[in-house]
Amino acid sequence: MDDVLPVGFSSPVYDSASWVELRRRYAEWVEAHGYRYIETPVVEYTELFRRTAGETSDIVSKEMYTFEDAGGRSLSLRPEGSASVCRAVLEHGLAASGTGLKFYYVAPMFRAERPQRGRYRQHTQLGLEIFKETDPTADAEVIAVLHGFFRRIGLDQLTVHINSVGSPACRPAYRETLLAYLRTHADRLSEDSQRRLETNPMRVLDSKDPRDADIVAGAPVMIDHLDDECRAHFDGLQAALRAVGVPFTINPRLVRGLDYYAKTAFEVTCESLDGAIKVIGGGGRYDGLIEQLGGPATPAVGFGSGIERVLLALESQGIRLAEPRAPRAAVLYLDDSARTDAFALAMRLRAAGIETDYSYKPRGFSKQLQAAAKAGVRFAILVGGDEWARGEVVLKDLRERTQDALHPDALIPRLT
RNA sequence: GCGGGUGUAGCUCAGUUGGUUAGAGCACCGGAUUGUGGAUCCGGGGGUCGGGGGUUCAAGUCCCCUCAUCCGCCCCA
Repeated sequence: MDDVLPVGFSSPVYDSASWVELRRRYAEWVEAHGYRYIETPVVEYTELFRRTAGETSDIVSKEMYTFEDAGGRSLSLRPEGSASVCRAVLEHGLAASGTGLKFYYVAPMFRAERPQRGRYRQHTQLGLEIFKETDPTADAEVIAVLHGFFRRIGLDQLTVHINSVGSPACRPAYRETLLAYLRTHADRLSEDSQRRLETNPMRVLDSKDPRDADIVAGAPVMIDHLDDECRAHFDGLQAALRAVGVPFTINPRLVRGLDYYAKTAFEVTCESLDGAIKVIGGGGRYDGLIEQLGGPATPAVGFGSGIERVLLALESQGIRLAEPRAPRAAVLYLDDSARTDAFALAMRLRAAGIETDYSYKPRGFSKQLQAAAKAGVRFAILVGGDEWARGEVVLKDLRERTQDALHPDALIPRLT
């Protein structure tokens, strides 16, 4: 049977040790910044994503795994994280419980699209969200935490792109200005961009089609049409990023795929990766999202970052977060009559926190020793024979090539 | 969702104009070695040839469909 939702299990992404280490380092990093873990369901009512991401967004219109439950209600596997977190925060009354609500998650996301390198039907996002804070230092914090995490795990060649996509107060007027401009050049736009003209005109600015390049270059951009509030917020964001030493570039044509963004939008790209998968993290502010769900007006800002792409980025720069673990010890039996005793001793050592190998099936002693050496085990403990009859085991240091006999109770201090 | 490349052992791959029982290297297991090292030598287990259908006396090989994977789009992390 094949995987229903391939998750990129080919190396280097499926490197168990690095995977675990990345998650551990992320949790440690964001906990130090005051974020708390939140777990939300993998499946939600389809309505949630329709109302938040937007009916016309690609994610909702063609990329969701949607099905009916036994009661005929439409469910979807979550395609992104923010909507679920907002729903949970709203449902459990957290939005009313104070300020400074900061959550993080590490969770699988699902999108029914054509898999490629760095793009999978199931991928895992590291994410976080701050609720109820409107100050641009909150936006700057989110960006700085993401950028800082990437730097901390050793990534280089990072670019932070920021933009403001305006607010419901100033975006509609800009949208009309942009639309008017684009329509005068509509006949020269690429087919894709002519389609975007109808669905999401701001997306034309993001076009990679060379035919659109000169038209896009002359197009009006949102940051020249911000109202006073959005302008002040964008200026405040830049000042805050400078204050914490996060380098950034303003990209007036940066547009995000979901409808719910307001003011800040950002992406972090890694220049050692190619094409679309350079984007290893992105996010922004979505002040209207909780209100769209029927809750109180609740400002929010956050990001999502795909673990698989981060691991590809690390790999492209020759960075390994962790080497595969080798067991510390192996308990070997000299003959089969000592096998059960060896098993019992291995379990004692494991209970004491020492990773210990043991061969479940009968094998010759020499084979056991070979296997231990090959696995990179440091200490072999020999059970059986004359020493065992005297109540002792042989402790063998495979690296130093030394050995001595001792009582089993004296093992643990020698192994730690 | 669109266009193209590739699917043979756990991994990397070979397999002739269609022809008998599908191979190699690495890995794994066993023996040489009834109590001491990753080597060496010898031996062994492993395959719905991605899946389904078709053409044929005969299909890993040809045709169709499908699934997966890789690359490029749309779009995204």
